[in-house]
Amino acid sequence: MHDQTGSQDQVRTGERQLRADACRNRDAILAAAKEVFAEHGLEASLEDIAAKAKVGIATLYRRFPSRQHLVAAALAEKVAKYAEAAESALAISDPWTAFTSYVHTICELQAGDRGMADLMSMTLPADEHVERLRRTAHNHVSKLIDRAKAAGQLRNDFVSEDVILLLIANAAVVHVTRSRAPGSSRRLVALALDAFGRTDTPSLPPPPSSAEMASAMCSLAAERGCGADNAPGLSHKGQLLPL
Amino acid sequence: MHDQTGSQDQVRTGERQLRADACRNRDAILAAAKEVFAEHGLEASLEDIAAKAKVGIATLYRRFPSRQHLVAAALAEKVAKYAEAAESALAISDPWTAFTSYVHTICELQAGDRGMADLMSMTLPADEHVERLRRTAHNHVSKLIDRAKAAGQLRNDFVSEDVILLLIANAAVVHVTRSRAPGSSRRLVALALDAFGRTDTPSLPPPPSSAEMASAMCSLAAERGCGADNAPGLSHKGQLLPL
DNA sequence: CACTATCCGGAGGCCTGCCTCCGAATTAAT
DNA sequence: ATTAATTCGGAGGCAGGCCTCCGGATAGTG
Repeated sequence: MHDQTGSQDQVRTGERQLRADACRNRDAILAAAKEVFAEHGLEASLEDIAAKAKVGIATLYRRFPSRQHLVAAALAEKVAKYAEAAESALAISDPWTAFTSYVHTICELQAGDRGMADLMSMTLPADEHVERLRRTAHNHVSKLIDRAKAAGQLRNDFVSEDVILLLIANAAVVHVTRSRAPGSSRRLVALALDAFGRTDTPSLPPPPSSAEMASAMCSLAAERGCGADNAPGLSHKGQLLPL
Repeated sequence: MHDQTGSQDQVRTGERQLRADACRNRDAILAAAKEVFAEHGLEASLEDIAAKAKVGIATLYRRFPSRQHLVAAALAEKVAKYAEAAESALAISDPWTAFTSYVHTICELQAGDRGMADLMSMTLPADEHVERLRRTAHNHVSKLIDRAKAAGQLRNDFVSEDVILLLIANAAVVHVTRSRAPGSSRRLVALALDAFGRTDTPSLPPPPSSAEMASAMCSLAAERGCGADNAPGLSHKGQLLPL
C-alpha cells in the first residue's frame, strides 16, 4: 500500500539508532500523519494521528517534538516532488509548455493532499531544509517565467508572486471542494493559465512585493499551528516551541 | 463613526420591545461583532466580541442564541449591499462593463471585511432571509452572464459557479494578505476577469454542478462554527443548535 | 417611593486540543 | 536469565471556547 521507506533514511541522518519497537512506531506515526494531513489539512489534531497510528500521544511527541517536525517528515516526499517540478519543467523546450506544465504539476500536488495545499500557501520558517528547496525552486521558476515571457506567451506584467497567489487560491478551492465538488481545482488552474497567457490586456494592479508576500505567508503559518519562534518565550497561544 | 441603525429595525420585526439597557447592549454587541468579524473572520471567539462590547457573555447569548444569528445580524447591511450589487450592475448598459462592475463590487466587499469574505464562500442554510437574497441575486447574475456572453465578451464556457470559484479564491487571498500585502486581492480579481474575458482558448475542464458546489459550501459552513442542523440532535462537535 | 418584570454577568460545567510526567513494559546486550 | 537502558502510554495539568444557571442589579410603572 504505502511505500514505507522513511525510517531507513533517518538511520543515516546523524540520529541515534532507534530500538526496533520505536522504529516501528515512528513509521506508523508517519503513515498515519500522511493520511490525516492529506485528508484534514495541517491543522489536524495530533491526538487523532496518534490514535490512528495506535500509539500513545506521548510517543508521538517523543519522536516529533513539534507539529512542524511531524509535518516536515510526513510531507518530505511530496515537498521533494514540488522542488523537482520546477527543475523537470525546465527540461521542456517549449517555454509556454514548460511553464504550464510546472503550474499544473504543483497545483495537482495541492489537489491531491490538503496538507500540501496548506503547506504551499504558507511558510515554514523553522525548517531550514524546506526553505532551501524553496529558494532553489524559486530560481528555476524565475527562469521559466523569463523564458515564457521572452517567447511572448506569458503576459509581461507577470511576476512570481502571481504563482503564489494562485497557490493560495487553489489551496482554498481544494479545501472547499475536494470531497464534494472535485475537478473544481482543475478548472481554476485552467482559468488562471488563461489569465497568465493573456498579452492583450491593460496592465494589472501592482503585485505585492515579495517581502510583503513572505510576511503574509509567515503570519499565516503562525496563525495556524505552525508558529515561528520569533519571540522564543511564550507565544500568544500557548504554542511555544519545545526546541 | 459607525452608523448605528440596527436596533431600530428590529422593533418592527415582530420581536418584543426591548428594555432601554437591553437595547443599548444589543447595539454594542452588534458594533463589536462587526469589528471583530471584519478583522478576524467568522470564526472569531464570541467571548472576544462580548468583551469588546463590554458585556457579559450571557448577554450576548441571550440576544443572539447562536453564532449564525449574530453573523446574520452583524453582516445584514453588507449582505444587502451584496444583493444590490447584481441589481445595480444590471442597470449598466454595456454588458461587459456591467459584468466586471459586479465582480469588482462583490470582491471589494470581501476585501474590506474578512467576515464577508468568509460568508460569501459558504452557505448559511439556517437563515432564510439571506438565502432568499442569494437566490434573487443569482437570477440577476445569470442575466449579467448571458448578456456578456451574447456580446461576445465573456467566454462561452463560463458558468455562474465560476463566480463562486472566484469568491472562494478571493476569500483566501484576502485572509492571507489583508494586513500584510494589501492589494493582492485586486490583482487576483483583475487576473480572473482577464481569464473570464478570454474567448480564444480551448474549453475549460468541466465545472462542478451547482448542486456539488452548494453541498461543498454547506459542508464548509458546517466545518466552521456555522453548522446546519441537518441532524437536530447532537452534532459531531458539541455544536448543537440551541433552538 | 415601591414593586415587579426584565435583564445582567460572572461562575462554572463541559468539551477539545496541547503537552509533560512517571510507573510499567519492552528490548537487547551480557 | 539478568539487567540496564530505552521506550511506552495513560493520567493529568493547562488553556481556550462554548454555553447555562441563578443571585443580584436595573428599568419603568403607578
